[in-house]
Amino acid sequence: MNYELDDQVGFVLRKAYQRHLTIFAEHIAGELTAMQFSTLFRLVRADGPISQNALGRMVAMDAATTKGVVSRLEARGLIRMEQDLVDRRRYLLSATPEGHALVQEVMPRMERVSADTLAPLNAREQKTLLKLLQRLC
Amino acid sequence: MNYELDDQVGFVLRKAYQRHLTIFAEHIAGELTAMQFSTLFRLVRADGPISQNALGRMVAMDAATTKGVVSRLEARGLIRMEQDLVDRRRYLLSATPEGHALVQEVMPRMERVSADTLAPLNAREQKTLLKLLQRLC
DNA sequence: TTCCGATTGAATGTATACAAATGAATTTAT
DNA sequence: ATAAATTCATTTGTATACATTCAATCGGAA
Repeated sequence: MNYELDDQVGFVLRKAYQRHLTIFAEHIAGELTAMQFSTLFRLVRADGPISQNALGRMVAMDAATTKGVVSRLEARGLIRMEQDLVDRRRYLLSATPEGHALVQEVMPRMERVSADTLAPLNAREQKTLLKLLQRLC
Repeated sequence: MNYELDDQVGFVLRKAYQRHLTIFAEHIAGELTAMQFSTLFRLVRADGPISQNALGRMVAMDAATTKGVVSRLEARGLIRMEQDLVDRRRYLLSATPEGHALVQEVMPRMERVSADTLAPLNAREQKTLLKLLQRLC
């Protein structure tokens, strides 16, 4: 059986994502983790407040993981939670002015992160990779 | 600024890997995690015993993570650790007969995992994706 | 209107993942 | 031969990630 670990999608996907996270950390330093950025970004871009679970789904996180990320963002004053008056199980989440400001400040560097991750490929290859990856989800 | 989360490599890489892990879990059930398989597989394929850190590097895990994975595999009797007589900092790791047997048993299903992950793409696209991903690492 | 199924958020337990610090052992450069 | 640098394994602390379980609540069917 000629099963080579380095030729398996899963193994290479993990290594590629790992490298991406390293590049992310280099650019964003200690301000935000990748998941914290994605979560905060979704909230900033949203037009209205969103429930915790709904936000998690928008970033592809399960409820338990979402809880942790949201708590840390809230503890840092980047997002605000308030009880939903209609459905009392829910919290309505929204980005604070500080949250908006941080996303604004970090935005330009985020494009560099994506560019650096894709740097080994030329423009056409980058587009191809993105399209193929999107079809895997 | 037209920054779309769903068009960023990092975000899509994560979702693709996430889906892969789901497929993995469906096929391999509670026997091994993806990282445990990779680690054990490397050990089974190796011709001689390997130090803990060296094994970690072969699977792209840092030392702290490796420690956890190795401990769990050892606790289950799938790998064996013995002091290196030459270099007394090291442990020499090797797969036990049980470890070899488990890899043997799981192997056929691993090919299905990779195939299922890549299922949305045709044969040529699969090759392309793999090549592009490998160049990102 | 009452009651049952589905949803929401929370909590717990296990498994990566990595940074940073530590102590012991080994290698290198002088 | 010895000081400096490196390597190895470990530990601690923080952050995902997901399965499972639970209580509260909602919404629709009877």
